[in-house]
Amino acid sequence: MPLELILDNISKYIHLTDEEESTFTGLLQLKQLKRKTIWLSEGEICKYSVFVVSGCLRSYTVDKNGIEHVLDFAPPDWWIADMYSLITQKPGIANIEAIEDSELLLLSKNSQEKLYMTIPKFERFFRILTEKALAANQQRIVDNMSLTAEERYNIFCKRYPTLIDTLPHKQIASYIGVTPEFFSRMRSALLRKG
Amino acid sequence: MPLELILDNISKYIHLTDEEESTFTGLLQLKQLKRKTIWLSEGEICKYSVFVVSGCLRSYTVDKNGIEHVLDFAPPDWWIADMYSLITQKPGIANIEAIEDSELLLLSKNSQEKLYMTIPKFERFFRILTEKALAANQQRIVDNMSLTAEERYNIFCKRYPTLIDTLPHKQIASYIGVTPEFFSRMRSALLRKG
DNA sequence: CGTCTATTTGAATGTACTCAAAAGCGGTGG
DNA sequence: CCACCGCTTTTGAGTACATTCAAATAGACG
Repeated sequence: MPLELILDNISKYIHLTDEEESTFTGLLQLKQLKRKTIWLSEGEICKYSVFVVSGCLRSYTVDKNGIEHVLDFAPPDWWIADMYSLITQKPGIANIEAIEDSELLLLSKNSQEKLYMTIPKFERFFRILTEKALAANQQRIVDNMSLTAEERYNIFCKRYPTLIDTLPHKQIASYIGVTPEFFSRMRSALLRKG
Repeated sequence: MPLELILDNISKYIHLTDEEESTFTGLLQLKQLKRKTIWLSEGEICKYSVFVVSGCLRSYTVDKNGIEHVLDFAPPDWWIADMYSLITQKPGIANIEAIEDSELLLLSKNSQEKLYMTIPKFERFFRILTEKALAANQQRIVDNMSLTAEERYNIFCKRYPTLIDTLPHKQIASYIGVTPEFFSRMRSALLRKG
């Protein structure tokens, strides 16, 4: 069932033969993570691409005032990593944490390189993931400069429809870039309208 | 002289033989751009990596209220492109414009692919450029969420030391994400201090 | 049940924006 | 060479969006 999910995810972008599928799945490691476990800390080198089977992870940074800023959430069927650190193999700026008990499939940097050698189609797959990350980042920069908190909240809801009800409001506030207090007021204003 | 500049730029990351250098330079096109000329418009497909020899370009988006947001400046010795569109060859969201009379060296997407075939070292070079773009975007998201306009201005000054005096304030304001009016007040407050 | 964290509410404040108008500055044509 | 035009920059006054700090309330979990 975990393997089914990841193979489905990949088949959206490339087609694999049965043999290629088993080569791929042979490189994966299954990993359980308890809620609140830190998977990657700021300053560490990111060694894995992580695919979320169940649960949910988040990546975030901590600013000089100790305030956390959520970069990304990863509900089931999403990939997560500190892309910069993963690509460069240099220390990264992000922390990654399980916000629920989670089940992950790990693909190490080494295995990923092997995959490129044996099944070049995977170059395409991971290139597409990188492109999507880059495009999302670009868009977010523009959104943060041109939209109100309310509009950014709407974008959040479209991007993570499954998370709206399960996630602590605090985390959503941190993602869209406002304080929990302001987020609370904003929501009650929205409810009064529609 | 233009070729010297771009070869120096590349030699920071990879070493080329004389023969490789001439293969590379043979793929470049020289291009003059008059001030205020649009080089790439939103919705177009980005077909070139652009290296700035002299002058200066900027990339920006226009939001739904018609307000421009500067994504990046490219003074001499910098590369510029709509990275997302260049990589995917899909329509992009950025505009790129010459803000001074400029002299460019163009490397078409096709030539870039050829380069990868004949001189694989260039894979490394352009991978590093992409990584830097990704890292810069990630950092900017965090900066926009956690820093004041004044702190973002300081970062701008470090990133583009040569542009502080030559660029219209308007453009700097747009890059750091404030109105020209607020930027003006901010600067006069800074002068009063030190 | 008690404790710890998340959420809400209130009041005061701050940061940045809008709109309007004046002043400065640079290029162009007469 | 200067006058004018258009664009940038500054200044002022009023306002909006979002924050801070404090305190009360509500939920979740052992």
